[in-house]
Amino acid sequence: MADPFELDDAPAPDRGVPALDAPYLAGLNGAQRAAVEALDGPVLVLAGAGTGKTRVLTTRLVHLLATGRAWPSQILAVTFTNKAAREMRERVAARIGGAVEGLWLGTFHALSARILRRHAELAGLKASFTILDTDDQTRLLKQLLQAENVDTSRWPARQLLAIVQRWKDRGLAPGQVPAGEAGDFAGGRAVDLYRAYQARLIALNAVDFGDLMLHCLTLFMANPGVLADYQRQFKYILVDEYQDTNVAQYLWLRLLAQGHRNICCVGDDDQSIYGWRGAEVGNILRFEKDFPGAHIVRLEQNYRSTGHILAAATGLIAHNSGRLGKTLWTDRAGGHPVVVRGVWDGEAEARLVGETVEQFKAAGESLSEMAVLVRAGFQTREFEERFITLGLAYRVVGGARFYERQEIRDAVAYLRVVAQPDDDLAFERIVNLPRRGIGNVALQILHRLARAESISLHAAGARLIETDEIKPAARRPLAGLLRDFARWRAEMAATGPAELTERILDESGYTGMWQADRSPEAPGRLENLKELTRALDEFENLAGFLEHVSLVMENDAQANGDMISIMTLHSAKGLEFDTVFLPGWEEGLFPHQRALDESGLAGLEEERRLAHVGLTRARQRAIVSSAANRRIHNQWQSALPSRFIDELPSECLERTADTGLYSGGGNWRSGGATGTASVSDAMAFPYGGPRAGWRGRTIDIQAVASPARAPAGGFHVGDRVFHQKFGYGSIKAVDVDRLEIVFEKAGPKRVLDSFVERA
DNA sequence: CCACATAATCTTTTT
DNA sequence: GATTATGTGG
Repeated sequence: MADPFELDDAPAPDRGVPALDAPYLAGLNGAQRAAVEALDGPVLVLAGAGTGKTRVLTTRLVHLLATGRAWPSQILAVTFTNKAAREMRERVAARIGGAVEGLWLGTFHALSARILRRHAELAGLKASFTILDTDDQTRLLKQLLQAENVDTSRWPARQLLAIVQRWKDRGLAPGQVPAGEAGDFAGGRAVDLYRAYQARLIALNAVDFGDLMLHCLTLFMANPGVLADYQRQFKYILVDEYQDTNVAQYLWLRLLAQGHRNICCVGDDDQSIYGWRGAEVGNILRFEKDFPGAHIVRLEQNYRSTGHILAAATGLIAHNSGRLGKTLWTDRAGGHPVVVRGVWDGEAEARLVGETVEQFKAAGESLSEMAVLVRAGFQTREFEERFITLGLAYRVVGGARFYERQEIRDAVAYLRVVAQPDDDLAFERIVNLPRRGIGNVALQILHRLARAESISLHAAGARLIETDEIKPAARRPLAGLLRDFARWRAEMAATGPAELTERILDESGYTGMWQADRSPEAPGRLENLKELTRALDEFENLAGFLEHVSLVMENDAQANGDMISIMTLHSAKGLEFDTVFLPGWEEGLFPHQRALDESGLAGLEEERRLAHVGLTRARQRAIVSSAANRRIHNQWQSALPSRFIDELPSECLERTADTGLYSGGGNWRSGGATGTASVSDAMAFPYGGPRAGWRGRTIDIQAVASPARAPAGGFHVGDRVFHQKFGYGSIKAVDVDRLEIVFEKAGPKRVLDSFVERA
């Protein structure tokens, strides 16, 4: 990778182009143009949802380059997600007419990693440090807790991880944690454990996500010369989603901006939804104080949503206090009212959404212009199941990420050990995977020597195979494994990463392990491993790939085809769709009980902002629903409609509930008159209403509450059936609604009758 | 050392 | 209800 750092203090090109009529400025409204052209000094752009924020950011970047204000290497552009970074890069390239080399554009973490690698030794690290993921971190902390004789069932490692992460979010090293904040974890030992954890990380030559920011900060403060270099280099700083910055990121920005003071932050306090992750709305609220004389530009014209949708979103968010105050407006008055539906339970809700999607699809709408936005990950399941039975193509965005899958993490662990023999965590993960007879006993011996000599497990192993401390049964395979690693390492230079990986997985027996595995997931895992080697093809070397894996934990595959998206509200930020379904608007779920319990009013307001984000994703249609009953943890719970529903201005709503629901009050117009819970009345389709089977059907509360179904929907032992995931099989046993089926490919499985159909 | 059985936890959101 | 961690017996 060509590093533009050398361009450090080079004078900016001065082509003196008056940008007055530059073509890229055409079509911007007044506020947008002001935001683009205010190049000097601090600028805060308050950009409401759908007001062209991304456009302003990219145009500003283009403007900087086109007017010759700065070389690419003198611009620091920070985003939160890799997706946002990629998008900005592409959009700038499209405007400029070619990729821009040398821009410092990326996520906070990626940019910090880049700086940290350059000055690793100043942080006590080697430039080749590994970036740990949550899984590694938890395992490490768990080891630590056990070594300190802390009862891990009373004080789980995950909880400690959360505490440590919150400290890191605030830019606090172990020595800086305020005394009063020791907390009651393990009897107030949290800070000591934090210190021990940091020491372990350094010993492992590893950092976690929080460290990328934290080390960078401490490095800047301890080395003013280094900081000054960067301050001089970055003449212009652009920050996206400023409302989501945590304290560490804020400090990082403030340090870097102190040179030229040309910092432009774009954000929307009404879309701050990451408080739980340490984000500080306060950062945006006090921008003017931190950067005196800052220009404030408000983008308030919404180009995305219809009048009704925008009015609903604006009316809702008006219930929050402590806002910077923006009033979104649009010239696209009217449109469909926001539809609000009350249904009996989660299943009915999924049915309603499914039917509506089918209607839209029949009317010619594209599935990829629709999205189901849920509050919590577990809600996706009901919709997936419904879409499968309806045969609707869907995609779950976010969810189980590619690089978080077990088999991928295993394979990556092999690569990590090859690239970095001292990576103990990776070594431990695969030393006995596949089973090669190196069990716990042998591993304990390795650990003992490693600790005593302060060497890595890998090094300890190399010594121990020369002695007879380990039983031959374990020693032989260990020696073999170390020999393999040495060989792969030798091949690393001459072999492409994809080929090398294939060889490693093959020769280590890892591939064979899954080939021998008869479980239904095995073929998929092998497929994923192939996908991994395919992904590796794009990288020059292993190190580059490993960095990618650590920082870009995303699955960019399978994005084609006309599919409806299911995702959490959080991952929907920044996206837009013609039609948006917002299910699960119930007290307890949304606003989420835990947000209320843990953060009180602040938590409620963040939930409200989340609702606001959800509504403003919609261009044409928003369908909100709430279920009166929901099964959580296998227990039925009833819930009231979310208070957010009552906060929506009624004049832009069309609200009904199934007959018999919420009859006691509230402003529900019972759907009983027409007997329908569909949404089509409100949306005036050029086609008929919902199917007869659903129209006019009143849900029988008794029947739903006690699902004493007909035995297994008429399935019998010996029937041949089809399952969407497992394929064909035959029924072996029937137990009310559960079927025991031997699938031809997936083997024996216990499945609910509703999941299969007669073949 | 490994296979199997039981227990426990999960379900807020993610770089 | 499912996956995953832990424990027990072979």
